[in-house]
Amino acid sequence: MNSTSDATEVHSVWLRPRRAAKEEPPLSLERIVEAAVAVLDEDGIEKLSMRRLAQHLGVAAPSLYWHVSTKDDVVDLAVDAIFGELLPRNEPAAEWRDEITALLTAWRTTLLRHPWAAAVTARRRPSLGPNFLTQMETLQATLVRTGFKGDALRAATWALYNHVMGSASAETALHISDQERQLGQERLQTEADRYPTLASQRYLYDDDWDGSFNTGLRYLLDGLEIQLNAATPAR
Amino acid sequence: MNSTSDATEVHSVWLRPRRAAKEEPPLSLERIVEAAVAVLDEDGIEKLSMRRLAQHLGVAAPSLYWHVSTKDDVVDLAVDAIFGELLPRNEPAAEWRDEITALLTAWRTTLLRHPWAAAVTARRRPSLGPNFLTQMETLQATLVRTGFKGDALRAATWALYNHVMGSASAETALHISDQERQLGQERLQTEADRYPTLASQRYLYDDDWDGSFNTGLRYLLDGLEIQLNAATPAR
DNA sequence: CATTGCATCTAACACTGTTAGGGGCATCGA
DNA sequence: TCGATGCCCCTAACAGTGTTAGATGCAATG
Repeated sequence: MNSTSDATEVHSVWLRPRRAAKEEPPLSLERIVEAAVAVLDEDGIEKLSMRRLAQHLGVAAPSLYWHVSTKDDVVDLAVDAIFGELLPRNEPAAEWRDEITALLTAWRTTLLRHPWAAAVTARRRPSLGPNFLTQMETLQATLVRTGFKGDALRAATWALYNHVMGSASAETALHISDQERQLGQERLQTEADRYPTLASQRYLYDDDWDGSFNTGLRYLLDGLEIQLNAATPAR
Repeated sequence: MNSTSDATEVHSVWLRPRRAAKEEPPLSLERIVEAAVAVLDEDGIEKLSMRRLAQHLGVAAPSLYWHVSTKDDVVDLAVDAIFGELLPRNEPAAEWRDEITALLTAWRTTLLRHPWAAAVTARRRPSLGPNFLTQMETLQATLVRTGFKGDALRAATWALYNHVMGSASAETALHISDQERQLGQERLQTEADRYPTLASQRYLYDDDWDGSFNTGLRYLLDGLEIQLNAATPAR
């Protein structure tokens, strides 16, 4: 019989820590979310479990449920937390295009710093957390100030949203080992008769994600500008 | 002691079916994928488990692992299967814009018919299944024929890809109960001071998804056309 | 000093993906 | 005709998941 067979089997009273060896601060929603972001950054979404998260906090798993009612809550809060890194920017640039570009670029930077975020956001409903809403408010306010309204405004908002989210999602999803991307490209080559274009262009396994994002955004903004000029012919 | 306490506890030899009562066809990769699509269509992604899938096929769960090496395989195959519904379309329309629009619209229709697909695809790396690649090949071939190449081609491909995928993903993710969308809109109203634009416009909880998709696509195509004219000034 | 109630604990449930290994059964070689 | 091979499905089990029930310590309050 082993006296210390497992950390979870210490039944002797004096060996059990009173709270913890180093008197950790008590649990709180903020600490949980902070730890969740840390775990997600380190190990990704599919390694996040309530037990691992609790262990990270020096606490038993069910204790989390006092502060949080479900695991989805934790993820939702984590997503919103990373959007909190983006300060609300009130600097109206001279050009609305520059303004939107700056906004979405910052947005994208945050998504890439936390590679799990884009995939998670794409999966569930767009978050309704305050930080995310603030970001969305800024985007749409800029569009309104530029002259968009009604259906055109909604279409523009969603198009821009999808561009940032989609590109970050695709980029992080394709961030795979060089070996695997090598394999994929080779497979395309061997079946070049079925996929002649894909094989000749290297459509997948691109490197220049920033470039694709920026020129894609330029396309979109060009299209928006046309819409803008058409809506207000007298300028 | 109950003689038939559970279907899995029938130990009596004569009660065990020789193969099955109605002589079901043997398991096969095709049948598994077909059943997976059915389960996904009915109950969504988070209700898909290997045991449920097996039950749907009148088979024990581990039997699936003879034909498939992991659950992810099943999902990947299911995703590719639904892209197989899209026939490769060889009808080159007069206008490249119409061609791309038709292609992406069909694409989008399929994604909406299987609401789980967009979310799943956004999460994992873009599928490498043959049906998906065929679709991508058609898209990019059209772009090449139109005159795109190099960086512009890649950017255009990804922008269009993100637009379809993103809009389908957002739409299916927001397809929630009227009550819940009511609640969300009300919350925006009560915090109208923080989100004045979002509250006045009803940016979220829109209904006209088709409209947003189409005008968004028009923006994008307008932008692409500008790029096209810039690249080939002598026309 | 007793009581209340917050915050955490241990145990446990139902479920997941997956593996180990057994066995029926058709096919093939001798 | 018999034995062996190998395919295909089975039962049993493992390690892990999210989550709930209920006990317990501990601080503040009457």
